[in-house]
Amino acid sequence: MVCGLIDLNTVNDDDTDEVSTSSSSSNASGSITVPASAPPPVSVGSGSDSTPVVCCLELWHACAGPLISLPKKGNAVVYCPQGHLEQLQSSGDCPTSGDCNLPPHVFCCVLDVKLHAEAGTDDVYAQVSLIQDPQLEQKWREGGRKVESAEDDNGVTEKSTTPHMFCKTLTASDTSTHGGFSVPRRAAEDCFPPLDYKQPRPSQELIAKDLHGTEWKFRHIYRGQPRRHLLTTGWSAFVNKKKLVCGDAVLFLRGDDGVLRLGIRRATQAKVASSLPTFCSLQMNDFANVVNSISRRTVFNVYYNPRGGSSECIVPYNRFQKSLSITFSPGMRFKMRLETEDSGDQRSTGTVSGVSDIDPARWPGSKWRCLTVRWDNVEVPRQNRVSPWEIERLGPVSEIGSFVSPISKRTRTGFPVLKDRTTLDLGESIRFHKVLQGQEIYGFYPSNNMRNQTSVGFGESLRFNRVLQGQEITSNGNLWSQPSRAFSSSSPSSVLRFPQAIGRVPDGYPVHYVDNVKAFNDQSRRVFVSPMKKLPEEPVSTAKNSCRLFGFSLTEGMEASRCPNEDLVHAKGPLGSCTNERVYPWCRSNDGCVQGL
Amino acid sequence: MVCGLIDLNTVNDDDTDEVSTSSSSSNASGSITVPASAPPPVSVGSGSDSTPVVCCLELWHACAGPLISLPKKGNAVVYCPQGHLEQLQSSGDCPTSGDCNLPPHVFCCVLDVKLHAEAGTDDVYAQVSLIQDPQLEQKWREGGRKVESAEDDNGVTEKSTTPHMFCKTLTASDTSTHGGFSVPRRAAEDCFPPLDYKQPRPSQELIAKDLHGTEWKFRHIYRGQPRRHLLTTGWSAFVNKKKLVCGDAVLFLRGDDGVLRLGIRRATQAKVASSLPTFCSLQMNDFANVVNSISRRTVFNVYYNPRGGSSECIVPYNRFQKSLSITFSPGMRFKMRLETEDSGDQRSTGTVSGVSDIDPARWPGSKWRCLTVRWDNVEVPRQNRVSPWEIERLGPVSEIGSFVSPISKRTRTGFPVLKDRTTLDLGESIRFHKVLQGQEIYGFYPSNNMRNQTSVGFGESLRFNRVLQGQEITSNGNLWSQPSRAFSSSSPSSVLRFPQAIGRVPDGYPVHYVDNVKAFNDQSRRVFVSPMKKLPEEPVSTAKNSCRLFGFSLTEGMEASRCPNEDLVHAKGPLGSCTNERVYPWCRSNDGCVQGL
DNA sequence: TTGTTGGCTAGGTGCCGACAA
DNA sequence: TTGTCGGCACCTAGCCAACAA
Repeated sequence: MVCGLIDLNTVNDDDTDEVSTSSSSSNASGSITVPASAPPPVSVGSGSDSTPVVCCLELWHACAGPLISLPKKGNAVVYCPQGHLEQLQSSGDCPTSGDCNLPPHVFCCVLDVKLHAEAGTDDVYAQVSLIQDPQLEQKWREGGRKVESAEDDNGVTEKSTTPHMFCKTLTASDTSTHGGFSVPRRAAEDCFPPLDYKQPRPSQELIAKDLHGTEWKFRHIYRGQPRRHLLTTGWSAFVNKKKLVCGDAVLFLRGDDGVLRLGIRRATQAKVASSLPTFCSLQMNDFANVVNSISRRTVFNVYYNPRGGSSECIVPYNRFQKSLSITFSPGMRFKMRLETEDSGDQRSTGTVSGVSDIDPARWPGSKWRCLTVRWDNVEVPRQNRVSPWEIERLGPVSEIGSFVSPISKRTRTGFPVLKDRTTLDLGESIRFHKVLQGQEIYGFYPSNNMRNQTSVGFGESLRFNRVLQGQEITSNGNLWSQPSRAFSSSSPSSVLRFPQAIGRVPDGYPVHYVDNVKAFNDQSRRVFVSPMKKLPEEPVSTAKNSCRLFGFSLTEGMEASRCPNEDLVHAKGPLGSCTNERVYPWCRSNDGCVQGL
Repeated sequence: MVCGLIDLNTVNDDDTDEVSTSSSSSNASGSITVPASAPPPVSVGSGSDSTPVVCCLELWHACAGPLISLPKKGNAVVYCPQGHLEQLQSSGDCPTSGDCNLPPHVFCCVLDVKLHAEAGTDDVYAQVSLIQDPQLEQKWREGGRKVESAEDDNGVTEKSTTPHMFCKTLTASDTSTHGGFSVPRRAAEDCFPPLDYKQPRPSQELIAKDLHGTEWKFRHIYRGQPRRHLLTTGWSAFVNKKKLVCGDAVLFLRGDDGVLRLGIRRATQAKVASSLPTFCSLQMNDFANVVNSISRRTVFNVYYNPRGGSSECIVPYNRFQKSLSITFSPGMRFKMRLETEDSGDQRSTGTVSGVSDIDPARWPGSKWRCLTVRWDNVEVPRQNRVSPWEIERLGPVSEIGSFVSPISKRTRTGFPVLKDRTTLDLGESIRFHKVLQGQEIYGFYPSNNMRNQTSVGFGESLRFNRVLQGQEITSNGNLWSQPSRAFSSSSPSSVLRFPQAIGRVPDGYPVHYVDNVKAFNDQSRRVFVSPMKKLPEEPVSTAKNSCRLFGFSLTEGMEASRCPNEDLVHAKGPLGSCTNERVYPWCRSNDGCVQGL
């Protein structure tokens, strides 16, 4: 538990400030409980032990974000290889592994937890060393008794040191080449050494260490009218080296030892073209070892990516045991703990619509995502399958007929939907769901209706965050009109921090002005875009201050759906897939659509 | 055989223009001769087949240089795994492989030859697919008869198309950011489309494809007073992307199809920090496959690096057979074909001093480098071991007593040698050699005498070519006095195209002015440096136009030797090894010695 | 309190002919 | 014939306060 965090990114930060993770690391105290019946942990089934462990526990947790929940040394856990594999495969270019003949639930003891950061990206991850625990499995088979554990699922909040720390999402100004980094006043006063305010322009040199221990030097100056804290010299080099774009966040942390540290929390899990062995390849390579090690009953490693949700495949035993003591049935109401940081306090409630194995052939009897559910709040697309331990029962089972979708009935110009599906009776909803499941479609609205109506294309070279209403974007690297935030472009070789969105419009593609765009990325790389006016076809202008984003049409084979409450559109394009979830056209570059640089 | 090559880099280009290689590629004509007794070539023991084959045969050969000699499809060859492994180990960070239980000579048929270029560096290499040929081996065992072959060792010169082509070593101006590329007139007229010389400043856009098929655009203009051909816009981008430094060479080639192509021949085989699988790791990975494949009698691949000499481990069968029909004995005179491009027409003759297995334990009976030799011309340090097929007998065996070393007797100030060993009687020479062999020392002069006397340090960040007498080098990126050619510096992250040779002189190191330096690199990364005056110790000046190169002393444990004819010094430092041959101190960076930016 | 902008300057890039080897 | 240089125009990086949200 990291306290004292000033998070400047949330306004209604009721519990965003709360870091509700259990802190644990390789040097955490607590005796290691190796199951007596297990062989000595000699052979660790992973080749990544050479990666150095990060230097600062607090910094690691700060970078990982408030949602990370790591098991601890000695914990009894249940490992779901099915979930592990699913996440490995969803993370991109990993080859599909064949059958592995593992049980769906492997009862394990946590031997060690090591904190790492990727060299190229500074992405944090943890290496959890597990070993199969036959005693635990036997206990489960004997009736699923609870296990005595050092801490419970919602265990004791560990008091750790309270470092002075702040986290700021980088603005366009922060990441522009035009200037430095604007430090929030409270943050500067809290984390940086005091300045001599008697001077006209007090300044000092700051030295901060990143997760790898690398030192970065910054000039910290207090100037301007009104006065403010700025990091100038050295900041740009840091932004360039770390390939930061606006929307990413930096963290500064002053430890009790007085050492200043800084970390990164990227807006999207950057697919930085690091040719070093990446997290995924490392993991994939490791899954073969996992299979091997489990069959040999030796230690194996699972890599937690705190921002990718892979932690779900390791469940505390007691939570697993408790969740399966409930009988789930269709119609049961539940709530789930938030998964996204941005989602604030919205309703993460839903109704269980069915119980079934997700892959009866390969993983018979598996509890992994064995519940099909329907969410009350459809603005946030989510898996329509959850595992029992992810949810919490909400009161008694609701009657089938009493359920009313909270979706309101609205239709907007520019969004012609042939069939108005803003309300659904449950029967239809369930039928619809079944169809969707069969096709692996997760939307609420059939897609063909949307064809050729609304689109926006973000080339891959446009990494993006928030575009506000009325914003216009220029093709010039320096200018855009207000209000603008966080629009950036990058090419593989050099980071271009301002959009260069002028490009060729391929023949046959409609051209749009961006009128009212709201977008954000969440952990699942999902993007929502609000409606745009379609313009009459006209030649492309490259005039400054009138930039366009060039769309490509939604074509046959794409699915699209609309969220009436917010007039959000989300759609799936045929341009490739980056996760096992839906892929949005603007997640991928469309050759010739937006020409970077 | 590539004809029509204008090579602008050699003055006495008697045979440098002559490309004496046999041209062969995967799409070369000629039937594949798979030995009847061999199993079908299903499993190719290499994972690198995914690398695309380069697009242009002529360009590949032009980049490979005139010395490459590739086997052809269907050829009968002898593969020496010992030599292969030796070269793999010498190429740097490859782990030493254990015993592999292969015979020293594997009789093979060449199934395929594919031409490649490394993605990061454009370095060319060839992939030779071999399969063991029991019939050939039997033929050898039955008395070593010659084999009928499509072409002999000094086979027929294949007439290929004669592309218009030129090769130019890049000057400091060519690689500077200050301007473009100066195209030799004949070359421009021969290779580029004609310009309209009636215009005041005729220009055109050139598009050239590199080995990977990537297109590069250049503005070609004919301007200046006097008029000359220049490549301006686009050139700098090319230099940057390819990380070219002065001393490297570019090739332009206009094919019969009218397509302009361009290639690179680097001055030194750049250890560009490409984190992509490099040639070596690819090869090393492959050697395990080689061992496997040979034992399973399936196809295996050997990778030829034309500029690294690894081709020596595949010998045409007839050459192997012919060379072993001779009985070698100490005293026998021989000549060897040149290995270096720069070496011109010097004497590559020597005397056989012994015949013995180089590694009797692991490779008993191997002919690989089974001859110990002494070279007449000691200016060029060479392996003192050669394989029989590398050399050619020169007349009758010379009498022991009649041999006189061609080394003349000279001693220079600044090179005090305690014992004058400029002439050696053979008895002493042989004894000396034996000592040297035992210690794996290849020099002619005992080393301790040289200690603390003469030295020059080229940091690794100084990639170098020719420094002429009287040259002074500035620390300023733009200025140096003439005559200067090809001095460049680079750091891993960014290519600095001018030297930044100002640095700290570590305590205790003598400081030298560079007075008279002659140096060159050959394929073996050997460097020769002529004498320098030692200066009285004095503080380091960083004044422009008076740059110094900072030496480090020859210390205990280094071997050094002197070539009296040329006043060359070569020495071996303890700073690491990059080849299995001697390493010179200035090949390696000495921490703090020369501080590259 | 802090995000964005214009003003300003220093320095790098790159095109040109002059000059000289 | 061609390598290098000074001149110069242009662009970018980066520091500053002004202004406004």
